[in-house]
Amino acid sequence: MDKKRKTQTLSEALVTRGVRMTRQRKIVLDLLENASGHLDAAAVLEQARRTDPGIDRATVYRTLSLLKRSGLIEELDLLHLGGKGHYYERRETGTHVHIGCVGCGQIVEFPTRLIARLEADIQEITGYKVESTRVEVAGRCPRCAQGQ
Amino acid sequence: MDKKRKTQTLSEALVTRGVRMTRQRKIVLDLLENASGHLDAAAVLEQARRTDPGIDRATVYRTLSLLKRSGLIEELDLLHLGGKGHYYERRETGTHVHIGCVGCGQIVEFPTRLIARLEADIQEITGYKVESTRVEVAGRCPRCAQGQ
DNA sequence: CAGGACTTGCAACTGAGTTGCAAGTGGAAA
DNA sequence: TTTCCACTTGCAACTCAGTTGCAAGTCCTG
Repeated sequence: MDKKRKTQTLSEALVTRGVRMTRQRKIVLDLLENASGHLDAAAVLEQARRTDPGIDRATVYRTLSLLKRSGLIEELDLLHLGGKGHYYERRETGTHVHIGCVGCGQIVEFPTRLIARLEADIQEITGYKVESTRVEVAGRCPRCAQGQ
Repeated sequence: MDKKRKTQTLSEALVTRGVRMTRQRKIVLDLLENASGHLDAAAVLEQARRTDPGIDRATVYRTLSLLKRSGLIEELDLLHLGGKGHYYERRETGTHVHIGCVGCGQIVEFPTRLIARLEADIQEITGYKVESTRVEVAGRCPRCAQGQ
């Protein structure tokens, strides 16, 4: 339908919603846009400070919370394999699951159509209007499974 | 194969593993066994204190942590719809997903074979040995979806 | 380009969960 | 049955992610 929305940046998406674009927000949005891997709030803060050393913890948390409330990013805890904080990634519901290795802590993504199917099943059978789905799998990667 | 294991209580399972069974642990295990719905640590503490008012927060947390490490219970955050704590339930991996309504906060369970299939797919394609899977869905229940 | 609503940085706070330690206890061994 | 000690408990202090109130600063609409 709307092809634009898919390639819209986070900044664009927020401005469209009438959100004021500040220097600090731009920094956080840009780095989330280009992030490789899953960042927690501390990592976002650290990277943001490389661009603007004055940026505050509270601002980062407020920006993440704004994005979450706007449905633009997803909050994960990745089964607490790496501590008690949360991780963030651009929302792309129904497309992939996260697998964490309990041995080495590495996180990999696994794309699958089963999530979309699950969401359709839920909608059809329960009448719930699904907004987002989070799938987190704990296991042992081939290397860590080796040594039993 | 082993029919016994299915009907084993949490206490039995722990004793089998050589864990010392104290009065306090028994109380927590019994109430988790008979819990209806999903309990967070505070609720477990409160209910445990009805039996033994002297029981401490730390003991409850240590018992939950022991059960988690033993793979007997699952830790969920139910998408933080009800605060920042965690919820616990007996582990029954691959059988059902949790759906939380963003409107009224109610949590329902949805049994599905798709989880088992997903786990099989992951094992086959990635070589990961799956230990547990957590699926949490956010949506709107029919009633809350009504008023848009 | 002026004004006001919104945002920031700061610092103090919150609340879930953890930890060090002295006193208490389960249960194996005698 | 009694002994004994490694394990467990209660307590209190602590940690750490995340939040909040407020005064100063800033975006952007008119």
